[in-house]
Amino acid sequence: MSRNQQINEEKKEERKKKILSGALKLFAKRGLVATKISDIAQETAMSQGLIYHYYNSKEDIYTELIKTAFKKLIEACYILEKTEATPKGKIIMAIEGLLKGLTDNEDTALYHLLIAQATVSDVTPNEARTIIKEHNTVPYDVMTRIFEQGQKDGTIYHHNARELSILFWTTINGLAIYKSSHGAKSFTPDLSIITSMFFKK
Amino acid sequence: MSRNQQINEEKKEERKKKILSGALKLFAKRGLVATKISDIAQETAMSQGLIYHYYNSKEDIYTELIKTAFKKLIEACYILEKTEATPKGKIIMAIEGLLKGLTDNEDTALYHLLIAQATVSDVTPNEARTIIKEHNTVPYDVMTRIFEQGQKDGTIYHHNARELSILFWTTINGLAIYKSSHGAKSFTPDLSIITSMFFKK
DNA sequence: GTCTATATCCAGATAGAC
DNA sequence: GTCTATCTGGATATAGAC
Repeated sequence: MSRNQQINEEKKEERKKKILSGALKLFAKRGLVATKISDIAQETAMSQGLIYHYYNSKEDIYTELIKTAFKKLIEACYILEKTEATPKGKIIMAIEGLLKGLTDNEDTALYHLLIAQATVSDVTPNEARTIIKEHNTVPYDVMTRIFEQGQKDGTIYHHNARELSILFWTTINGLAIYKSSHGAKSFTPDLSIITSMFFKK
Repeated sequence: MSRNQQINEEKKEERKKKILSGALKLFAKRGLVATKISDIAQETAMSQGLIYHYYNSKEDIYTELIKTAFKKLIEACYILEKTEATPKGKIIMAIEGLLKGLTDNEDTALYHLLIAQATVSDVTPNEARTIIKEHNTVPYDVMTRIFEQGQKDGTIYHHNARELSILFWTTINGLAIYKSSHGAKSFTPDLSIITSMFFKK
């Protein structure tokens, strides 16, 4: 690829990112169907036709966002699992990291909301649905393993580890959704309240 | 009103209930815009035109459901508050009742999901938005008061009571959303795990 | 009350000029 | 690459027969 081609490629990627970023806000808050291409065009200060220069359809943009959402989430999960720390330490890091993301970065809550919506909705495009099916269990699996290890070393309550994991993620999810409507800075719960669900005293 | 008129009124109410019940499932799972009147017609085995005999618009049906959702929720809150029980007892009853509703009654999770969606979305019709604004704080207020009382009698941790209340509801909400996609019977967390966020040991 | 047929509108996607 | 104009399909809501 020539030098110019490469610059153009980068410009193109920039534009695509801009579209995705505008679309994320809209999709998360309105859902796939209620978000119009004209909304995305307006949000990104492009013409309607130009959007189609970068993406073939509205559903493509949506699916791309779902891909990114899981990529970020799963990457964070694996990093967490590989960290040098006790299970209890990992759980604290997970909650801290997630709460920090939800308060400091507007997009974090939107990504959570997007995944929640896409998982629940039955108008989710097939390609996105497939991605969800393939990746959705990873965060649950990772947290289940960490809880199991914490039960072995005696720091975590002996409930079913899978259920603890589900409760962990549903709690985070509930918070993310609350923050999506009340604002990222609206409120951040005390770390110790959430951990008290899992840690022995 | 004559006897016949009264019977007709009842029949009419029956039909309206049937529409609402079908629409609840669809709205909760697809959102307002993605749900077509033809979907509701199919779900309730009526013709498309007939729906308009009972409701003036799709948004009217939606708004009616939001009204019902809050009516049920707020009524339960007030009953809880008036019950003869200690604050701790009330919190246990609340969680038990909510979990039971979420597992035994399909509609419960759907109502929670509907409220969550309508609160977050910015395509929610104005009338529905007004209802939310007027009623949304009630459940938070009621639980805040109960937590405060529990702090006075020494059974509840001394975190900010409002924040405990928000955490309480976001946790329930997260669970409701999980159940909406994984099925009402998919999993029910142990009562004691959730209460451990709030109760001193 | 219930249905079918249809007017009307609007959104997704495309075509083609620049 | 970017825009404007337009085609096309589909959804809301209405009209009118039964």
